[in-house]
Amino acid sequence: MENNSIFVEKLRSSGLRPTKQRIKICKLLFDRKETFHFTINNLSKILKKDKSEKISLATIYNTVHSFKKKGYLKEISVNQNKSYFDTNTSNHHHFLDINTNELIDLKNEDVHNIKIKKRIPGKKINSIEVLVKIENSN
Amino acid sequence: MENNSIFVEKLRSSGLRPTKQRIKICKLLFDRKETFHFTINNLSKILKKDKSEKISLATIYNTVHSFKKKGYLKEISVNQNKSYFDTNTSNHHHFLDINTNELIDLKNEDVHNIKIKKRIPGKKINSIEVLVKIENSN
DNA sequence: CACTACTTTAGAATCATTATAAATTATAAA
DNA sequence: TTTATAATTTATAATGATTCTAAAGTAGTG
Repeated sequence: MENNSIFVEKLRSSGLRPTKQRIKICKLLFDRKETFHFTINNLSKILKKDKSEKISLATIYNTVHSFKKKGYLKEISVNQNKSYFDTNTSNHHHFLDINTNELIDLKNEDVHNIKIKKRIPGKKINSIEVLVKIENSN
Repeated sequence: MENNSIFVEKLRSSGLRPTKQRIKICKLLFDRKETFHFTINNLSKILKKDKSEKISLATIYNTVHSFKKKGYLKEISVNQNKSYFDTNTSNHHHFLDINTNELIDLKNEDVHNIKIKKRIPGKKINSIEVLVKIENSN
């Protein structure tokens, strides 16, 4: 038996039934040391490699969105018409490599001292997101 | 005769023929004091109000993209599947009101002291974009 | 085991955007 | 001014990502 019990528990305690599709996606997304940045398209391609158990595209969308709703994934705003998701849901920022379209985590403490001096009356700050676009330096 | 000569000149000097569609869009976008944030959908709706001269949706896309390519518009990355454009092409940041989806300019000097401590080998910084999400403070 | 609510699924529908190819227009040369 | 041609506009089709739908399947409870 594989070590799925953690994911099964996590899913159950989140009010999500531990289906085999969700467990498989959990393992793919969260059973790794580094944080993982992906688009639905990426994820879909990886899942397609296992031809023994196909997961429908609709399920991939459903699963990713429910994981996001439960706070296990963060959606990243990038200047494209693709949604990027990040398994690191903590408060942090990103590099975007504009040559490869790759996202790279930037720890909160790697961005020094952000202070927003302007305020909008009747509004409070929900989050501050920094996107540092990088390119080849040749 | 209206005061289109500035736009005609600007277009011509950019290598774009001053068609009546481009001039009309120029006036709408650039003949104002405040910077203007819009989506193609916004722009399309405004242009539709003048029923005497319809501009095709394809032309709106073409025009906005050529203006962007010439550096007269800046595309803003927002956590949606819509492209926002900004007539302020200078280096600056944004508030995004997550209740209304409205974008508000944030002057460069209103964001204090951004320093990125991490570097990626072989890469140089192209731009730094700060998006401050705000919400109702009740 | 049976029931119910949740989940998955394939395919259709939608929405924004881009491509296409024919008609129109701006420009420069005759 | 007319002509030639290259750029532009246009309606429509095509695409691609995402969401919707409704039927079939599955997990959890009693």
